[in-house]
Amino acid sequence: MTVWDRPEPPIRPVPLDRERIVAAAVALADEGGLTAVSVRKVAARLDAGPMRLYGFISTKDELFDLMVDAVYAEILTEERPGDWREALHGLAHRTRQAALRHHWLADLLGGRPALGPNGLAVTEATLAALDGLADVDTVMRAVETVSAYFTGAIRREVADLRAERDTGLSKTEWQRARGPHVTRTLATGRFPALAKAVYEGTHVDAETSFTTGLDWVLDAVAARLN
Amino acid sequence: MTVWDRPEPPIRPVPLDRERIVAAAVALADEGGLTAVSVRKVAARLDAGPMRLYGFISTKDELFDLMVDAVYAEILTEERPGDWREALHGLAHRTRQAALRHHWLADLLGGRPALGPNGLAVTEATLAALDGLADVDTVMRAVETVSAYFTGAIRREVADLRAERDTGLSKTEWQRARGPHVTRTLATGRFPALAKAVYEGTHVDAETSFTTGLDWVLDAVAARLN
DNA sequence: AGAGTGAAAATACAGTGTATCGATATGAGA
DNA sequence: TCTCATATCGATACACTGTATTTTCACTCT
Repeated sequence: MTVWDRPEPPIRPVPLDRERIVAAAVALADEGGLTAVSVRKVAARLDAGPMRLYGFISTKDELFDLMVDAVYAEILTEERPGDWREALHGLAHRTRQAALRHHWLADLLGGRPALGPNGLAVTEATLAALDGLADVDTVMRAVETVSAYFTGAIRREVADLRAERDTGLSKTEWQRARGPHVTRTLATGRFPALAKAVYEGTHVDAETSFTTGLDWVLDAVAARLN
Repeated sequence: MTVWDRPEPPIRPVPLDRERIVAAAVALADEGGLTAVSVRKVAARLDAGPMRLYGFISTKDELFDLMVDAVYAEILTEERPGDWREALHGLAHRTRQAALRHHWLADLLGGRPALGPNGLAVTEATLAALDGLADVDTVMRAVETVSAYFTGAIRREVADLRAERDTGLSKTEWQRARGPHVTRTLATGRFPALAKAVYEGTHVDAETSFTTGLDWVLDAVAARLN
């Protein structure tokens, strides 16, 4: 009974779980954006047939949900914040950093309720940091308001980054970054206030812009908590 | 030479322009969401071949840009606001109303820089309302911050509306609206702060929630302008 | 009347999400 | 150890997508 007589054992299909699937999907999205994530491509990366994935998810949107929740794991932090302000500040900045690592997150942020374990854990941690500082409703409103701010801000920032990237390697200057179109439009004189803002405004980098707005909002929250 | 001898005059193709195209696209999106907008379906609605549209747009994303700008026309207003606060308040609420009329707007808001004529006009009007109340940079920051807030808030509101709609006709109660999943998760006791918020919080309708957060942010802006 | 030109239509291609169904490997029971 | 039931995987299929390319054709100008 030589080796050649015995048949090779059948190639068992690659074992799969949601974690591996989501990791593959995230990798694809990081490389080529959300549009690069297709069921076929994710499956191919795992040496599996496309339909295999539908044992773990029942729709592509669910895959996106899993991806978002995976990123919430990055946003989650062990160390407990010193106070509520630090908690909200940290949450905002960690979310922003996550979005800068995973641009596609900007497309998904706020698009669906984050009900995954990590998403809920983040919400829990945030609410816990504000617990007792005001009645539940006020706390709720505070978290919602801050979250709304930074999702909106992150979305715009990533949108601008993409626009810059797409219009070639145009640097941070607004005027030429947006290509000739804005410049020409402004030259018409129909948008004086906008022109003034563009030409007289000093360019601030995205991070300070983000932080400035965030601090304003946090001040507003502070006024209601105390 | 009877009528039958003479050939029918050739059917001239339907005249087209961007306005008609965008109107058709908006109608489709209003009925079935953004995914219902396909080049073929838009064209079909105009009795034209799909490729016809590519004379007016060069990519589907551009069609979306046009759609967004069309909605900005709804957001634009003739009457000049009494003061800056009214201007920002009005902008936020008109944008929200537009998004409630066109849910798909939430998917697009903030996704790309709004460089269309109406988008620019809205920005212009907003900046004009704040002009002179502070240095250009502060004004810029104010508009950005408020815009970030309401885009984020609108996105979440529409996301919640959809989630409610999709989980059947479950009413406004959080707990059962989110289906058994959240209820079960909360029952585990791992999310005490969240549970407290859900069970002890009084349900506020979306509009007051929106307005409350907005007022906070506007207060924050006021503190920097004066 | 014929040639040239522009636009519209048809065709084509490579991809998409997902339903369905036949093959097959695995574990249970005899 | 053999057989059968069951669950799982892969292949196939379908309807549809955005867009490039090719073909057709009505009209204008010489």
